[in-house]
Amino acid sequence: MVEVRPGRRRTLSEQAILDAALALLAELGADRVTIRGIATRVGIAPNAVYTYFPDKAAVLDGLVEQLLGRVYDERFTDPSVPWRHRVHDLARELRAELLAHPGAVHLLLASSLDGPNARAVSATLLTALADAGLGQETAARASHLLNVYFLGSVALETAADQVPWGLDRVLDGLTAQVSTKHPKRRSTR
Amino acid sequence: MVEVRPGRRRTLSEQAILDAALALLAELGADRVTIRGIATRVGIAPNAVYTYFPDKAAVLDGLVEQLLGRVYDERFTDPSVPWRHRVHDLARELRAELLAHPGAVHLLLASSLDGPNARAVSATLLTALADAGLGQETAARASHLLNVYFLGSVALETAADQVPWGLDRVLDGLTAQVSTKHPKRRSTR
DNA sequence: ACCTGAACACCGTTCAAGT
DNA sequence: ACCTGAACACCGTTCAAGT
Repeated sequence: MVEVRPGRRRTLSEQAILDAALALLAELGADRVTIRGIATRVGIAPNAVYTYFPDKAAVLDGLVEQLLGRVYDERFTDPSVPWRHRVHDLARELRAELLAHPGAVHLLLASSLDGPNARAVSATLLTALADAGLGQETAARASHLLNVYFLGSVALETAADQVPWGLDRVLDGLTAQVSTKHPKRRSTR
Repeated sequence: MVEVRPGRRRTLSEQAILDAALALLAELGADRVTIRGIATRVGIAPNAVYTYFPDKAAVLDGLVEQLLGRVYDERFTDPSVPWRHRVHDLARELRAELLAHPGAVHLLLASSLDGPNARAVSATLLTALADAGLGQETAARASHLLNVYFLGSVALETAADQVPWGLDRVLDGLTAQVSTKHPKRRSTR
């Protein structure tokens, strides 16, 4: 019933392609996630991949989304933990995820970061920054600034102990903004 | 006298290779700076490039140095201009240079940034940060943080008017550091 | 619709040989 | 030393054909 003639109906899925791509990224690095490598891993001919994605760029876009989907966690939005702590947690998590996949940062930096999961991460940051007392537009700018810092520091292989330091400098610069404008507005949570 | 038998003596130079690579980068983008493209442009067989550089990575390293060598300017080290102004000038110059060469940022982000010109840029930043009142170790960390911001913002295609804003936040965070430790230490120059 | 085989137009790099 | 021609082991992508 569910069985169909082989070669006729779909034997794979977009997800299977992305899983293979992510596995290649983790095991062999970014320069080895190739259409042909993916095809071999899932057991089809190279050009059959084009049944699932229009081109390699689309596969890489999906891969970026896949990666960002893995960093989401409830504790990043838990209003009972101080906003600064939340941002640090998110930074640490994202860094760990990116370091586990060699070359992944460069994929993110080259991508448009406009998928659902990318927006989810941005939304998480926006909430934290609103809790820090930043206005809507300022929070949007600040969120982008934090993305720049997160991805840039991983790409430039910033040492683990230097990441929180730099992050605190950036956050200091952002909160200095609010304290001069709106003194004593919800500052820790 | 100076003439030598063709095919015997060196007809080109490392510089000629790098000039061709830079031209390809500016005209066609990063994915088109290929060994074969360079060879065609300078008029030799592809494998003859390996006479000048051990592999493609070495060519790209040289290319990065080439690019960084172009951003140097005396005004970045002029002690009569306020340190914050100097940092902004350097950021604007570097951004313009990188935007003129599509994909160049990703080359920098992937490189080790340990060549002479990369160190020169870092030294320029270190001087400005020392003038801001930061101690030696803090200035080193801060210099790296600024590199992260510069390259990250270009890679993530940060809008021109948002770059100085983010830069000021970062600089605010860095100077907040010194003002709490050493009140009223040379703050503008 | 999904798949295959074959081909096209590329890559970086190596090797043997010429001057 | 510097160069060429030919080759190797790859790429992404397209096309015609099969089910």
